[in-house]
Amino acid sequence: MTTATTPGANAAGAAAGLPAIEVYSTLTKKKAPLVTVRPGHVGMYLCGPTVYKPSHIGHMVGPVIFDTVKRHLGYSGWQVTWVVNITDVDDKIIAESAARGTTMARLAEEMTADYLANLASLGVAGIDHMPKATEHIGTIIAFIEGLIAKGCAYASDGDVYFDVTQDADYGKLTNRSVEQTQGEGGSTAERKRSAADFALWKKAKPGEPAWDSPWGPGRPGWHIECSAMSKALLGPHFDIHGGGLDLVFPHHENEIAQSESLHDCPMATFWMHNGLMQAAGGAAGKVGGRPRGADGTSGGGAAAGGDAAADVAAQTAAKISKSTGAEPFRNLLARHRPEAIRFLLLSTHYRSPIAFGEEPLGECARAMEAFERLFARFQRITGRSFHALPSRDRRAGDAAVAAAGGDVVALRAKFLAAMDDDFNTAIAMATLFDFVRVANKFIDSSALEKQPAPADVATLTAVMEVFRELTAVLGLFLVAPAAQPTAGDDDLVAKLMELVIEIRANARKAKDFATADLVRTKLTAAGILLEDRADGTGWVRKA
RNA sequence: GGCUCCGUAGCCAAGUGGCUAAGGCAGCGGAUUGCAAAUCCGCCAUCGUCGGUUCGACUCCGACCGGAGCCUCCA
Repeated sequence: MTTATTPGANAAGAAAGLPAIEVYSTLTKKKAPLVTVRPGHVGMYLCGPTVYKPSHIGHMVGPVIFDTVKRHLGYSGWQVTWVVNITDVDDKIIAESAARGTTMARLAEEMTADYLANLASLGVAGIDHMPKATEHIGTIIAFIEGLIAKGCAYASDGDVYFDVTQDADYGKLTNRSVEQTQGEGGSTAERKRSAADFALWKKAKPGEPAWDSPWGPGRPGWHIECSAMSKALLGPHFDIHGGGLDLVFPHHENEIAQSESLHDCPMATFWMHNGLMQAAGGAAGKVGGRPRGADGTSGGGAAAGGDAAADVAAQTAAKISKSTGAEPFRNLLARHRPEAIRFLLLSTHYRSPIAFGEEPLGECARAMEAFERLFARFQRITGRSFHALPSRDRRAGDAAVAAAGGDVVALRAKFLAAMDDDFNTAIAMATLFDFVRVANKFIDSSALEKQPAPADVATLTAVMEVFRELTAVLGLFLVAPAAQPTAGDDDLVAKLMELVIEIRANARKAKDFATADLVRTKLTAAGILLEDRADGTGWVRKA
């Protein structure tokens, strides 16, 4: 295969000789060819976390998905700049730090470190910039001044608000009108001209962290940092803006309002939103979706008639969030390999909700073992480590692809077509399973484990090189599984096992199966599995 | 009440206006094995319900039922 470029591809992509890639946008509700602001370059911004508590699994979804997006685009020839912001100034951080008796800065630093460690464990490696709100206060203030100068915002008693009535197409992302929007309530409500106006700058209360501004001491509102920092790092119009589906309103709607009012150009060409984590198995305690006005504002008669229905809903899946008491991600890592978590995140289409729990994770771990058994087979046959194979990072084909045979070439094409179609990792993953089957079948049919013919070894190596290339696009199987925890007795155990296996082999040769089976049964009970293969007996620890 | 999305085999989960409706887990049958394990082969769905559009729909439209998200902080 030389190239997967489709004739009639989008102008920018085709001009640069790049494959055509379709991307879905929440704004248009359909897929469109990836045409970029600068040909061959992709600017991508993902809304990162507010760092006030340890991150949970929900915070990992976006980064893993967009890391995969970047891997695929980079592999396909684009140059990608990926920005993930850190919100390190916010009411919640202030409240939490006060409760802990520490400072906002210290808490934010601690939680940012936790977040970064979690990302690293999942193989999220492609983030180019991680701007912090507190490091861009000047940028933010300048942005707000620009909005005021254009008549899109107004100062009010130390606060600054965005005036939604000045934005003709406010609500276009989520198809809602200003009247349908309630906006922040509480004490700020009386300082706003309309309910749907939202804060760009918040006046500091006594004792709160504050920065000087033309409107007095205060701090940025929630949405403004993303508008200001994305402009600073990616420009007023960039290519992909991502985030969780729960951020579409109000966060992204308001980002669009701010940025497009100031710049008079689209903020982002594509708005990509990932589905939210659901707790699998209905174990999560759902707080409950409340009907409009059920918060004691109105007497709430007719509208809130679904108490029984709410009880039923509590038995089914519910979004994982702070309200469901999601456990810190690092606790999860104590029970599960991070690779299995990434595997699970990518096995569902990114826009769908993902059922998360012990069962699905266990299933992924088991599925990964089938892949790793193939890697071990490959290593026994060729003496080469799958993980040390060269990983081609460009999708232009080469001799190794053709040398792997027709089945592999076809699977590779299917994989790439799936990824080109709005990053369909679910189908891409399916082809990986097909891949394992093709490789195992080849090993079986050519008796590679008994008497390896050089030509067959070369073919198998070519097959595995393609496999390595594709798994790298997904960020899977990047490193060898962690060594078994054997408490430093590896050498001794290996020698003893060698002896035991030899004795058992002699017993089998003498048709003394009672002894042979006794050995195997006892070892199994001790957590060691024996496998009698064509090329000898192997063993593996199984906790 | 408003705005989105979803409902595919026992479970998870892709996908399409008409060819055999991906893949995984579980299950069943077979090959292989002394027996296992691993591996391979085969089997296992008419696509929530009811209407409509169409030569033809699981895929388009409508209604209904069920579920999720957002409308207030949330990845």
